[in-house]
Amino acid sequence: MPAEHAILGLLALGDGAEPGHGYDLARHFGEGQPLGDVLRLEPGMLYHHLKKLERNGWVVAEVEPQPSRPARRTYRLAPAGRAELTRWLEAPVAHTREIRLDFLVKLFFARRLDPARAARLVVEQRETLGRLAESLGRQLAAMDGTDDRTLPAGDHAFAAAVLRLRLAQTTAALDWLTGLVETRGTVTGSTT
Amino acid sequence: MPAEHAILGLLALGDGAEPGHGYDLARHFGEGQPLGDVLRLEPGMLYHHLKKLERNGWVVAEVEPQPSRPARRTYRLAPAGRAELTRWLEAPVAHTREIRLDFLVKLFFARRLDPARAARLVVEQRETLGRLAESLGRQLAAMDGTDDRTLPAGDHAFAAAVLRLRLAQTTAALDWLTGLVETRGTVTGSTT
DNA sequence: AGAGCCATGTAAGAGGTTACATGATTAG
DNA sequence: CTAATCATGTAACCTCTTACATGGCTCT
Repeated sequence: MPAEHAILGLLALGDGAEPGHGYDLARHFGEGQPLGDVLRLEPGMLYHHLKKLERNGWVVAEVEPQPSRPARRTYRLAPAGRAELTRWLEAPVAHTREIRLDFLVKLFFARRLDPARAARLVVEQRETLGRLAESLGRQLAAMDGTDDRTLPAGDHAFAAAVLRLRLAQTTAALDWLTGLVETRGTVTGSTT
Repeated sequence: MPAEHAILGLLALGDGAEPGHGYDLARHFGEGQPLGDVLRLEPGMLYHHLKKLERNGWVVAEVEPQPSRPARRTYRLAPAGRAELTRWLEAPVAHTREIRLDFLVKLFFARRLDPARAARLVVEQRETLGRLAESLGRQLAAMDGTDDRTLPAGDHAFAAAVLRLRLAQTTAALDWLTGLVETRGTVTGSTT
């Protein structure tokens, strides 16, 4: 669930300085914001997540009553929340389809919180997707060998097309990850 | 919603010959089946969709009571259901992320129901994604021009990386679509 | 005797979308 | 005068997941 970790991430970024109440966090998830262009979050869901994070003990709320307005609930990262954020930031995603959302959010926060960790994340993500690509390649090769004895004619061609698509998407993600490392430290934050 | 259209598609394939009750359809959505490897559907959801398709007037059920077993509900495509299936099969998907699920399901059924339509679908899908790729390319070019006046330093690099990823995924899908047409008519069903 | 097939579902819960409710203040 | 900003949520409604209930039949 990238949404809740993104909220933890925003609180970790502000840390003391930034307010950290719902309405304020909501701005980051609107269109035009770098984060909002990757992960859109409507107010309803945002408040829902904040309540859940509080139940989990990952954040603590401080309530400031205001005249003529709903009381403002300012959230702060709890130690358990910080630990969870770190754990999440260090884990690469397992599937190619998670690159578009989960991985981009991880990258966004890793870059700002700890550029060295961002560089490590990119490397590990490359290794994970690399293993996936190899596996897909092996399945494709095995398929070309069997040459239709288990499956009816068209099914074989279709199954092979599915594998080729997955491999193509994974390879594209791998190339993009490589580009991330190469275009200076601006993105990953490190020049290794 | 690809699941419901996949059910319509299965009923269209069987048409008269095949049974067309829930338990029977469920087999196609299990692992190892060409369709099941793209779209997994648990029995609970399958029966739910069948009820909904019936409420929509897209399928009609015929109930055959059986001794010592729950009555078997055999479904048949209604004219409205067939029209809806055709409409859906002819529409390419708008986003790259829908290629992995929605488009593959469309391709699966288009190939079997009407190979000529499958060929048209692939061509139109290429055009749609091609326009998307151009748009992404333009956005990227425009970004390189601005060179950080609206966004803080790192945000610019991040936003550019997001666009590059989307472009890479879209280009990979385009290449795959081109491959589909070229590897004989086996996949698209037409040798134009 | 026990496993698995047939054939239908329900129940409970997580996660998400869209729209609305409140009500004072500030900006155009 | 109208619209947007601030600040919180609720309500209704989908979708999906996981697990279970039923109960006879067939295969090993």
